[in-house]
Amino acid sequence: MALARGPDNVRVEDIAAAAGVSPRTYNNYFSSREQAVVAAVVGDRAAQVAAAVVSRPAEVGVADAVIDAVVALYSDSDDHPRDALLMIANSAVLRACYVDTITMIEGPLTDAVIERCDRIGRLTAQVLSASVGAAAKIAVRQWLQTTSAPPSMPGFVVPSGSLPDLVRAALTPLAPAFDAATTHSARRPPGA
Amino acid sequence: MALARGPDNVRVEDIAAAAGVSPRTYNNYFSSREQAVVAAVVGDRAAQVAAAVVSRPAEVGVADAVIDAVVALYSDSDDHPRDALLMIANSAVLRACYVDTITMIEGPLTDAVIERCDRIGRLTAQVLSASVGAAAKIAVRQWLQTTSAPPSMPGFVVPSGSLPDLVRAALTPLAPAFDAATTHSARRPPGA
DNA sequence: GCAGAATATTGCGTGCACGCAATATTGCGT
DNA sequence: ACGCAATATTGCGTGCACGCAATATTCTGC
Repeated sequence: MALARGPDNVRVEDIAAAAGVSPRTYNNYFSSREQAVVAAVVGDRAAQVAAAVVSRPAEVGVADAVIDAVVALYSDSDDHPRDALLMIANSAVLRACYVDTITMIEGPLTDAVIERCDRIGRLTAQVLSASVGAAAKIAVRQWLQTTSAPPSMPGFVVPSGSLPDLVRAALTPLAPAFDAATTHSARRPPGA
Repeated sequence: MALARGPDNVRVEDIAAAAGVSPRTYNNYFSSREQAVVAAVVGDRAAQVAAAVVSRPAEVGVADAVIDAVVALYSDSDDHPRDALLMIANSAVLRACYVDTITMIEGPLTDAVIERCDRIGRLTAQVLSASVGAAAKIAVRQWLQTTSAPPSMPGFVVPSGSLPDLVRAALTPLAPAFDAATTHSARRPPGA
């Protein structure tokens, strides 16, 4: 719908009507118009991540399990049609909203991390999950910005390069933190 | 001003008038009313962090330098008067906005990290800085939520416990990532 | 099947964020 | 000092987010 008419030509009234509810009710579920649009594109990230994390074989470490799961999230292109991503890439607000979507995986990710290694502290798991989210945000943001010439004609942003690769590169620096969290060395072994 | 009259009794018009500008101009500088209130309380975090990071002695590693700097941010209580924090803690929107403030330190922090160890990749520095931000957010959010009973009377949230300690605890799991980023082991030495 | 509770939906009213285009202001070169 | 360009400020108009309270709907125990 936003694809057909352009994101700015979709009024809240339209979305509500399409959903068969009042505009006010729509607002009970989406805190902004852009969020509704993005949600329609990405679906339920939380469920995907949960599934992805549990589907990793038990032998691999937490770090790799998490990294693979998140990378997989941005590899399956079925949920992310080219044109939809293009539209998102061309609107600053949609970009921001799309990036914020990543936050929603942090909760489930925390649970998954705790489940995979139950000796880990809750706070640590939260921090690591949030870090993963932050890293993913950076990767996606950077990817969306690829040649995002703001001044110009709509429809000129051309996301290119491998998003999965970029995501993996962004997540890799965090692997040592996961490793350290699972093998409880007090901290800072290099000197001693 | 928000302290005296309550956060909800401050209209944009008032803020603008107090600043001696038109309401529209106020909106060019603050994207929301809450942001203006919070900004008035916290001042310029970016500057503080930059100063804090450079003021660490050169001998200490990046990890400790960063952690100490961020912890220091939440130790100096001069900028964070008790009553102001109480007000923020009691409003969901203000809480969120206050937590989001942390994001503003990521840019300067990235620069500082790169400066301290120039062999580090830009992406890695960004990821680590964002992770620090994410961890700090968790700590602050958790601290603000201490006994934050939503249903009840205004002024009943009592933030307690040591925020600096909580921040440090949240940041500590990230130290190994910093260590690994500075000493370039390819990754995953435990096996080989 | 029914009363009553719990929950979801809706309308209304209020302030607000923000694009746009006009106007005021600052800064620079000569 | 002057004019010009870059930048900051302002008014206006439009949709919108959201609190609140009334209403419709679904969920229980009996």
